[in-house]
Amino acid sequence: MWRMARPRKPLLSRDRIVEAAGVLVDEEGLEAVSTRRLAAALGVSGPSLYNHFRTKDAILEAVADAVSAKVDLSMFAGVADGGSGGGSGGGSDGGKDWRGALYDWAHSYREALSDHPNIVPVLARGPGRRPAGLRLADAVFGAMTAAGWPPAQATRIGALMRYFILGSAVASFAGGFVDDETAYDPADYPHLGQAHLLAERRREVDEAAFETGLTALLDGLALQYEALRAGAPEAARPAPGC
Amino acid sequence: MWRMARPRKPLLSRDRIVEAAGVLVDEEGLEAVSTRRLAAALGVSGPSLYNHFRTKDAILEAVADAVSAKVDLSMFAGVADGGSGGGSGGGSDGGKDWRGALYDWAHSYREALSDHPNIVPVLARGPGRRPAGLRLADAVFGAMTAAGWPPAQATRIGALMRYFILGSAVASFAGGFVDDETAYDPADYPHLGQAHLLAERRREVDEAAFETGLTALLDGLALQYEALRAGAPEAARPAPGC
DNA sequence: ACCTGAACACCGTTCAAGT
DNA sequence: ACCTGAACACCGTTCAAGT
Repeated sequence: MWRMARPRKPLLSRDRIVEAAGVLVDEEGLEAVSTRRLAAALGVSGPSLYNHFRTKDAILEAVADAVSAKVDLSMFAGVADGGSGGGSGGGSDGGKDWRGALYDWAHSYREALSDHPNIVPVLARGPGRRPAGLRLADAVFGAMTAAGWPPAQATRIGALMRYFILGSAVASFAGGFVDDETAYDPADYPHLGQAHLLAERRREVDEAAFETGLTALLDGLALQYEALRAGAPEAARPAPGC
Repeated sequence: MWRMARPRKPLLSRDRIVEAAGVLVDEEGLEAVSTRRLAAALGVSGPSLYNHFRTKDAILEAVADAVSAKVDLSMFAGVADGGSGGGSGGGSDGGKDWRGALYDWAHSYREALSDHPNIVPVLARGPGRRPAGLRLADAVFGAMTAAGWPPAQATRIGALMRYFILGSAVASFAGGFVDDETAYDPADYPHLGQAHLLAERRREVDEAAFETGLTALLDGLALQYEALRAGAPEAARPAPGC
């Protein structure tokens, strides 16, 4: 026979599988990824994948980590103790400011996610053991503590930035409405008369909301940082628990 | 035969199905909901469900809407033009302040979601045509415009609050790490030495981060509101697009 | 080591058949 | 109108068999 059970050189590799899975996720969504469909795209039969990954979910985790790896973390290098106000150039003692780094990082993060929105639900499950996800968490925490935030606060900043950025990617506001003028009866929803228009301006609306929210978040954190510096640590720690 | 194809009184109703589906989602997660499993819990066969819902997804949407319906919206009644600072009592002209309403609403929203975390991915898809989801969006937008926010800004506030609240429910920070001391090698992740401890303090850590983030967000928005009131609308509209 | 087809225990959904 | 069992076209995963 022509078909061999095992060719001289492997047909598959982890990289080829992740690559093909990523394309499938981007083009047709998470639900479209079945082991049979993915294997077919790679020219092999379904069970072959299990020679390279333990489960289908491990493949999706790898796709998610590849997206995390695209997030720029270089802005955290050199963040040091210093002011949070002023420009994005540097702090008072030469270190880069935490606020500018957080701003740039948030944009890079959001851009990576909006290039691959369908994988975001997998990313949202947390870094777990995914290397790129962990590097990201490590970089944020390291930079915030270097900037003078107490460890407990640095953890919270990493968490709340994650909520906002992943939330903006997974819970699109504008895309959540339907593009149907008759869908939102003014008698039921007096203020939703224009809501059907949101669907077609999705990108624009969500980008503006992200920018407004990010600015508010950083402004608010800067206020807490100032209070911290002014020697009123309680004011900067409104929450219970360590 | 004893078994009839159709009993005198219907065995099923939309409400009974939604109720049972909600229990299944809460106890075993979204993936555990199959039409056969759900039907078995209700004492009927799988296809029976299709007499009451068009698809399985429509059932999950109904479960999600039931959770949305639990979010308190009463704090938006009576929000009017006025200051955003001060106490949570009222604005300068007798209307309740938008900031206090947003704060209370965010907590009520988060509480509803944390009671039913497994359904959040369905909620995150947006209100679509779900009545309770739409009432929620309507109430926020109506209250923010009543408080004096320009419509475009009111839309953004609804969106960014949604990002943050749904993000905190779907993208738990602490729960994203594994409870395994050996998982995070200090050589790879110099600042993640205590990360494995997050898993067991999940609730505490996520609650503190939510509180810190919400306060920062509202502080930042208050700054924008003040700038708006001071007659510098550009300062309050840092984002492009209407 | 790495791929195959067959098989197992599932899915969501349709549909003719019953009352 | 509302429930049933049978059927269709799928799933993820295991496994013995091939080279």
